[in-house]
Amino acid sequence: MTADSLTKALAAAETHCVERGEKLTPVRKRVLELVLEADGPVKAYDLLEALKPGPGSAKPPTVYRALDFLMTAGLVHKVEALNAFVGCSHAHDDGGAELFICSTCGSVEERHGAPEPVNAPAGFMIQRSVVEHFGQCANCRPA
Amino acid sequence: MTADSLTKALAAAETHCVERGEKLTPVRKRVLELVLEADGPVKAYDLLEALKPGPGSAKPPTVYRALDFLMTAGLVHKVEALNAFVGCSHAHDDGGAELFICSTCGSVEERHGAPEPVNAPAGFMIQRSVVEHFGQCANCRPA
DNA sequence: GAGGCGAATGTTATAATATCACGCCTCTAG
DNA sequence: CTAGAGGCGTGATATTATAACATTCGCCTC
Repeated sequence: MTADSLTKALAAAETHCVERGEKLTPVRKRVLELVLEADGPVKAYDLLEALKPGPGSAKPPTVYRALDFLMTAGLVHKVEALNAFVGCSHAHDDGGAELFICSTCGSVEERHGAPEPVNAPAGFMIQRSVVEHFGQCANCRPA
Repeated sequence: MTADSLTKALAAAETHCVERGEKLTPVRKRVLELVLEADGPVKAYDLLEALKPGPGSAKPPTVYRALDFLMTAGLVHKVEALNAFVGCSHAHDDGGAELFICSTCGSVEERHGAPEPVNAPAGFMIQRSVVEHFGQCANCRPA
């Protein structure tokens, strides 16, 4: 992500939060910035490292609280199979995203509106879906 | 799962392993039994507790190695979003399963043959998919 | 049977991920 | 003012997972 589009994404995120009646505080904004800057999924403890130029500050709860907030706001997704997090420049309040993660270069593509599974057991009411596909993206795909 | 169908499932698992040229050793069999006995997803450290009636034995690597084996054999699936494991009485070598997990009663339904997502980015070659749906099963669904 | 190989397991330690509990600060409504 | 809520700092700890090395056992060969 370029510096320019990063700035725009942060501004959009701020707007998005305000519309929801929530605050994008400095800590939260900084975490979002770090996640968006990354090329691929980021680990919580890498964020933690990045957050502490100063000595004592930035303990685990700091980053986990920020990530919880950002996930609830739809600005960040957790990649469950990696215990890592990816940013989402175009915030969306619908819970579900479908992730395509390249195992080679680490890039993540996000899609929305995955069709309801036709296979669902009768009467099952889906509240939250985790859909993550791992493989090779077009660039990394072997010839 | 009834005691009877558990016995049958273990026998089937044994056959399945032999066909693959692998051994369902006592530790592996015991872990599979514990996973199948459980009503829902089981945590690795709960298995660990269950494995040690005796004193010293059963350290984390024991259960993780057994689980790795069983997952590779397709006898057990990991629920990534819960860091837990579910058994699969009908072994299948195709990697992918679609899981429907009831957040209320913990029951897990498994389906196969989820259609390839139509949304995949151009040229993306999927190697492994994680598909987990959380919600309420027909029994637990509020009226 | 002796020796050696490989797979599986035992054992010790530690890494990596995540949460709890408590207290302080700041803002704001009343 | 003051009381409550939200956000954050801080220390401790819980939970999940792996690394590294030693040991055992079956099997094959000589």
